[in-house]
Amino acid sequence: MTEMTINTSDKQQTQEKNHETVSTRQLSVCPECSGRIRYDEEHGERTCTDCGLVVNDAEIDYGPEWRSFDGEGNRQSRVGAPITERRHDKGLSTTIGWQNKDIHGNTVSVRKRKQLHRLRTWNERFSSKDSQERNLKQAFGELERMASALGLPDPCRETAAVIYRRAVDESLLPGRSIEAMTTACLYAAARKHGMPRMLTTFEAVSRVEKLPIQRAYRYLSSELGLKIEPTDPIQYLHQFASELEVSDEAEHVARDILEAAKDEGIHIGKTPAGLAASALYAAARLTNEHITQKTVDETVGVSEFTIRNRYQELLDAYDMHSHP
DNA sequence: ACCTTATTCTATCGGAT
DNA sequence: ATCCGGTAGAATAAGGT
Repeated sequence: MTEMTINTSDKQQTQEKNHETVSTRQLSVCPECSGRIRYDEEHGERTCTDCGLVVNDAEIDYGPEWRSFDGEGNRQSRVGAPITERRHDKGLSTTIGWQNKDIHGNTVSVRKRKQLHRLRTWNERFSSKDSQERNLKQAFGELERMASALGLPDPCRETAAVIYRRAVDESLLPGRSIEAMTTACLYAAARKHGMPRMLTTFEAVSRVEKLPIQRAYRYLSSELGLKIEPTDPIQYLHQFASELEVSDEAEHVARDILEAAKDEGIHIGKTPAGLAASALYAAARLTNEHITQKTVDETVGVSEFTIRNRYQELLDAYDMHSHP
């Protein structure tokens, strides 16, 4: 919510700045048919309500990518179209305006038809390029937002962006929501960097449900051939330990427990997060810190059922391993 | 895409600390 | 009174056809 408001205000500021320098941008009446010009927030375009003339496409280039995520307002990350791309678009939009003005002697209906035809051609040229760019900007904005919320570092974000770009290049997007795909990319990137977050955690910061995220991830994984190892429960350990506020000692014991479990092979087929949470519960018990199963359930989202069913056999494996 | 199997979850209860 | 452990049935994930 906050970011949305920041975003729009940034956009407006940029818009105002452009009004001062480029005269065609402040047109409120269509130069061709005198219809009203409407600003389309969603598409970032100024269009005539009567004839559909796109007065200014270049606006979109100042869109969602101008965001500051660190709260300081001075570290806006610029991801997306290179500058040359932007200039190119600007030039095009101006060209349309002048050409339309140059056509004079024709009757209105013929002129309009010609104009519409031309606009359609332009639009096609734009949309094939610009809609992709818009997608990327939207997507990267979302990536940043979610990564910040989850505390995922820059390299991880970049990996996510790279994966997303690949997905776009391979035309994996059509028919899928951008949000689901971006979330899936970040999920994959987080796992690849050995700092996984549970799917439910992603669901909490994403605007889509778990199922589409998961579907998108599956799709990505198979189509792009991302070779991502199954998550090692130990990777959840530190994350959970700090959320549960257990001692470093307990965390260390939990690590040993999980190592033992892996040697015994009792971890296969079990949810990594469940194992990590159970190991921490068991370790806390061994180090005489009491955390209840209910607490674990509430803080890391692994049910009491799973804790109960795992922790006992984890302890068995641990004992067996340390005293043979 | 559908079906099968193993795992986890929700809800619930009795017993223990 | 709260925590633990067990149970049944629903939901979900992953693998195979």
